[in-house]
Amino acid sequence: MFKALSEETRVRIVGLLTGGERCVCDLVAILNLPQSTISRHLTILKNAGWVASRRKGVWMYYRLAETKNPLHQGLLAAFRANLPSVKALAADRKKMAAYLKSKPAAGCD
Amino acid sequence: MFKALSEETRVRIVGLLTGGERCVCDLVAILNLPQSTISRHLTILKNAGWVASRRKGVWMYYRLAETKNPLHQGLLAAFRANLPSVKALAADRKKMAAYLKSKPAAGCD
DNA sequence: TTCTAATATCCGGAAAAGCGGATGGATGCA
DNA sequence: TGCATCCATCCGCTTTTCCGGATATTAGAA
Repeated sequence: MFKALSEETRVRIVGLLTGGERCVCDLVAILNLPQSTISRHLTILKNAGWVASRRKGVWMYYRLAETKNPLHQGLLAAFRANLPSVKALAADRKKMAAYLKSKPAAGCD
Repeated sequence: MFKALSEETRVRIVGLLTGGERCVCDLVAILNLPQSTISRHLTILKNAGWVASRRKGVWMYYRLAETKNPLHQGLLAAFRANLPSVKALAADRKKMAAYLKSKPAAGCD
């Protein structure tokens, strides 16, 4: 559960997902890392219960997962409340905002 | 910050410290691991800001650290609220309770 | 069915983290 | 000052994790 958050890229992903559901291609574009790397991190987050996924056509959308584990709920609440103002993640949020505006031209709907 | 919690022993230490301040020898007794291992983990937790220490004579007492980082505060609150009921940590708590009773005979005050 | 695009998994090598005995430093007491 | 105890750090070794190109899988469109 904590091990899944022990890697910077995975925390960045969780940070981005506090902004809502995103597909893998979005994350690849923002994080600027190989697709295989992003996908591997998403699998780890999913196995740990931090995120859930939904298929829509060819695209997989990932979001923060709902859970019944009280500790997990508490931590998620802390994330939703505080991650959006963490400085270290500001660049990602900014990039995502710009990306979302130009998205219709970019690809996945 | 999260990396420091990515190791089971360190989570167990945080779990034990939700019960209050403990000295290194207490933790060595409960966790049944070499002193150097415990000390190394404590250093990591301290550098990450999760715990603080206080010297009393020859003994070093460790406790959960107070912090002004909002995210950190939120996570810590979730720990204090929920770790005490996490099953995986029950054995440690039980052992600590028994240990504390017999402590006057055991050593550090 | 065939092709294309999005995503997941595989795999060999590199990097990081963990381990614990040995050692060193600090403190209190005689 | 000498000694004993508690704790922190060092160091060689083992284990785990990460990386990313290559490959496999899946869904939709032609």
